[in-house]
Amino acid sequence: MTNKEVAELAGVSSAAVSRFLNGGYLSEEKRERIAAAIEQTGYVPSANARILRLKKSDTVGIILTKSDESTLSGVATGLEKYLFAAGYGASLAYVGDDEGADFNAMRSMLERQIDGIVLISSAPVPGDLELFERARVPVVIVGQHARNRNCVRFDNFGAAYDLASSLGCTMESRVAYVDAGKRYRSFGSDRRKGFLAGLERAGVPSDRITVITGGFSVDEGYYAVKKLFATRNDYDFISCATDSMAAGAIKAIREQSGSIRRHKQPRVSGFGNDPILQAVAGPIPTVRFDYEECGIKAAEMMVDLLKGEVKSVASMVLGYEVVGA
Amino acid sequence: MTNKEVAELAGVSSAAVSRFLNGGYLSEEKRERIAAAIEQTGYVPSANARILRLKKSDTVGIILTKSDESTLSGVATGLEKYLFAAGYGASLAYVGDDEGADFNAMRSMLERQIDGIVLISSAPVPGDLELFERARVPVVIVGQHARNRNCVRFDNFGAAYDLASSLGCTMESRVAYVDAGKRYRSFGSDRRKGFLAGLERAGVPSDRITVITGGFSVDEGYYAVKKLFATRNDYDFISCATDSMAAGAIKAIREQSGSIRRHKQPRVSGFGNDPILQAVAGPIPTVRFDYEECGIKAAEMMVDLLKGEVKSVASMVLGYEVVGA
DNA sequence: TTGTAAGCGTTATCAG
DNA sequence: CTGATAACGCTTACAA
Repeated sequence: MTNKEVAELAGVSSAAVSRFLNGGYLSEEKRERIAAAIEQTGYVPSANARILRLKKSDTVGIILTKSDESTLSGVATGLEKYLFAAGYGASLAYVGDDEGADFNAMRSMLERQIDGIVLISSAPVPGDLELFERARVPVVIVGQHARNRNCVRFDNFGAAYDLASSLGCTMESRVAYVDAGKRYRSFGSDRRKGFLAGLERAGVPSDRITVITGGFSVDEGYYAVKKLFATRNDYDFISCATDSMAAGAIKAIREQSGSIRRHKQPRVSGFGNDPILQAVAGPIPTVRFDYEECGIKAAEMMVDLLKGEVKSVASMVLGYEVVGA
Repeated sequence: MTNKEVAELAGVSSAAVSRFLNGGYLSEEKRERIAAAIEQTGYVPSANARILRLKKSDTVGIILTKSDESTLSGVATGLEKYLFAAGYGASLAYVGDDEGADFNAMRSMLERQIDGIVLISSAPVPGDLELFERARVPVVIVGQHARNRNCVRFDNFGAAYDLASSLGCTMESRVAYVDAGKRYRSFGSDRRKGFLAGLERAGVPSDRITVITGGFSVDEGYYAVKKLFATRNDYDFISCATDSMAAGAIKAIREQSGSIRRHKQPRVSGFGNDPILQAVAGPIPTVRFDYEECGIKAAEMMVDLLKGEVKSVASMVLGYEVVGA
């Protein structure tokens, strides 16, 4: 079903149909005839033809790199909401961690003429973005810092610092930090550094601090803490880089308490304010980020870029809330 | 950057460039010249022009309706994996529960000429799908039963039945079931009916069974159980329609045990095998579904439909695993 | 207010 | 093997 066929049925020109759809000059009479014809035929205009003609799609591509689920859906929700309200569409691609999957996704978005692209939580391989540069397509990066690029992210360092400061550690405390690993900039090094800085501020001597590395999943947190206990088990605090890891830590602690009598239960803290963890284990200290707001800010930045209202590169850092401490 | 410009640079016709891209007859010499020109210019072909010409996009649209996060990402992962391997692309839209959002998403997919559409977990409004019928675009529904439509979903009834049967309830047990509500077919009535049937089989008399309704979130589960306790608090089992609700139930029970001395802690069960819940509260009885497999099956069904190898409507029901009971 | 026609970037046909 | 060309469905000068 095309423009032309509808036009024929309504006894008008295809230009009239186009005008009907896009709000141009049109007599009331033709307007009605066209509406009827569209209704009757179930005509759906071809976005591809329109995009081809206009050389823009009014759509922004969103690449979601596998990470914490709730993060993604929150950010995506905020992004879509704002974009839609601003008259843009969104096209998502969910990429796992297969080699090259994100590159493929980015490329296919470019082929479809998206007007801008938002990369969520992916640590972009340097060469990848060249694609967009050449095509003059604005890029916004969410959740990661990137030099000379537009990005919006959370203050992971600051949040971890505040969290550590507010745990109530003293000079006598023995503290373990379960790191998410080097692969993840924001979950990983930012939080670890902030946490250690916060401990220092709280006066915990460094020889009473143990850092151990896991991944960001429940199981990885569990095994990391198991390993931790193999050496000693008199920690006052076990702080984890994510709530999932904290859940794993809690499991490890429970098993530990079962087998050996212990004096102190270590206090566990996480990062992310997972509702299930908070309900079952809580309140435990953790950090809440407003993911939806993050999506909104990213969308705002993108829309400004698209409208050409901004030239300079912006790097926005969003706040946080320490809860349960 | 277009076909033609690349052709010019390489000193060939635009047809040759097209052949280069799609693997047609081409001398080795020109092949090299074209490759060089593409490399040099950073040319990216226009998918819109191709789709316009070919009248098909080799892409399937995936509508994700807001629900449990882990469900969505699992299904989406399976779907994309299979589709990609079969030579199709995927285009996702994440729709919240705003009025009409899903309709908009579906329509915009149609406008972009997707070849098929997969609806996840949405209870489609009857009229919505008419759009696709008229356009002769195959539809696969995931997570819901739909008459005369292709769908793949889990055996929620059977899973709830088995779960109830294996909890170890007796004629003397007092059991509460926290329902997710009528709005959700699969989470809601299917699980409730299965669970009640399972209890009957286990010999629990119906006057010892209480059904109460919440939503599917942690908070809703929490409030539902709070309300439950307002009347009586001597339940042996509190079974919830989702793991999130189970987390809320656990919180409610914890608060309850704090304020009033009780003889028996009710056993809580959930649905979904959430890793955090399982680590922190577990093992508690729950049901594991293989979401990724579900995505794969749906993709398989879609690809068969697309290839025209299947005419009849298929309704696939996937299995489950009861864990922790 | 309306219609005609050109052109967006591809690919397929067809003649060389 | 190769190149010219028409057509895909739409929007928008431009002319009426």
